[in-house]
Amino acid sequence: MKSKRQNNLSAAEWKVMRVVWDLKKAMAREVYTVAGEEHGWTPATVKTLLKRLVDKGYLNTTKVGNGFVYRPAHSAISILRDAADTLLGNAARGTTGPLLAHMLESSPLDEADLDSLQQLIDEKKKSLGSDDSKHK
Amino acid sequence: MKSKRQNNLSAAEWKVMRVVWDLKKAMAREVYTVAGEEHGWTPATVKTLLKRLVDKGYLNTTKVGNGFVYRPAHSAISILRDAADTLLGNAARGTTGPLLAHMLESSPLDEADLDSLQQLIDEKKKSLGSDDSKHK
DNA sequence: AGCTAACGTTGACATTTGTAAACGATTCGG
DNA sequence: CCGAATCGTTTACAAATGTCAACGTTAGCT
Repeated sequence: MKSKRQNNLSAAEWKVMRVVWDLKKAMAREVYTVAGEEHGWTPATVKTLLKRLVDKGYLNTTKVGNGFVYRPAHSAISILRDAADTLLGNAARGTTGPLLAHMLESSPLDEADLDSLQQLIDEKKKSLGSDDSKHK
Repeated sequence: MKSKRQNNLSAAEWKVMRVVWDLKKAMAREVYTVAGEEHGWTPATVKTLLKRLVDKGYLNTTKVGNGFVYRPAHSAISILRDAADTLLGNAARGTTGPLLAHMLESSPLDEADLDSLQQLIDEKKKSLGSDDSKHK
């Protein structure tokens, strides 16, 4: 079961996390620079967000020099999955298919990605045929 | 281009919207009942959410009897797409494929949905092979 | 050893969100 | 035609969020 993560990421916190996930690990300076530049934030703002992320358990720290090295406490994909589940849970009847279609269209995917997706679709189709849980 | 919708839906507001989208249109009573039951909200809470949704422009109203009929101002899919774009925008490098895979796996899709997705994948594969468009 | 740049912590403040009661208007059953 | 059931609006209030400055600490250069 998924550990009920009650403290969800806010919009601003997501931006910071994306930076740290991309860098794998980062020092405050790097986050100030990248995230600050990207969103027009002052270092002060980024500091607050980093602190909140640590408090919420999304970032771990290791002391180095006068500061910390920040690193993600969870993989990006696991957090993304949770967010995706929430999104899917909000999808009204009949919108799931079109939603996935849109995402597929607007995503940059490589050959390998497309292959896995193809395979998943094939499997799903197969299990649709044998699956007698379809009541139309 | 996507009209910069500054007033995003909050978690609670999404729940209410999903109910109204599913019903196509609804009177306060119905929303109290369905959404209230689903989330343990009092009618008072649902009232507040409905009002905020009207103020934010997500719901339109038509006077009927002593109250309103509420109906979505935008299609569910268009709002979902915006949310999906936000999610994809937060996806760290290399996580987009796995993210889509997860969503595909955990979504209930019918034959038609799967067919459209399959086609999209085929097209994407084609354009990957021949057309090496690296433009923006 | 002393100074300074950089870091984390605290404090701040306006806005949004979650949750709900109180109040006033209005419609419908009788 | 009158009162009860509803509905929408107003008010409330704590917690979360977005943004940032001030302050105290410390590492690293000189």
